[in-house]
Amino acid sequence: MAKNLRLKAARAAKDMSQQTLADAVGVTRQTVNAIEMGDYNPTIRLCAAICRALGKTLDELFWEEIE
Amino acid sequence: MAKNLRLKAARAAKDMSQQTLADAVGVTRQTVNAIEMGDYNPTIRLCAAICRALGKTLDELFWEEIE
DNA sequence: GAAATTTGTAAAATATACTTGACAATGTGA
DNA sequence: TCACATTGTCAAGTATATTTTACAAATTTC
Repeated sequence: MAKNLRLKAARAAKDMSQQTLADAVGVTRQTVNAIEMGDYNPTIRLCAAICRALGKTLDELFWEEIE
Repeated sequence: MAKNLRLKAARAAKDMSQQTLADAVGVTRQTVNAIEMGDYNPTIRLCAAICRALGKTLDELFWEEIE
């Protein structure tokens, strides 16, 4: 799987660390890191929570770069 | 969680049964049923596969009705 | 109105998302 | 140059997504 650079960029645009974003959505830093690195396949609720935290939609951050 | 009526409608619009859609995306009928009934929290890859099978995007089928 | 298909549901098993704790590498500010 | 925050990674554990088998109620089709 490819890295999620859109997520990384959206997080950078809000000046949030992986830890800060993780806290905001209620998961661990490792989980956020793994998603950015493309290591796995998060649940849609987590994706939606991340999108809300970053002011983006699912299509903007998660559509099509998967698979 | 609320039912996913947009998914049910999109499937109906393609005249697919839960079983047919499940086969198309490589999961069981029960999984598709549970998603439509709002019983749980699928992975984003599965959501994306369902969207592709139905000619919709993540935002169209899965944005915002969760939570 | 019987037969076949579709849907909703459930319990037990398996696969995998996510956590916890930890360590090294890099960058940053004092 | 030293403390500190950030990132990437790993191994072992826990929570939960998904499967398998199965059954009954609706719905469709003839």
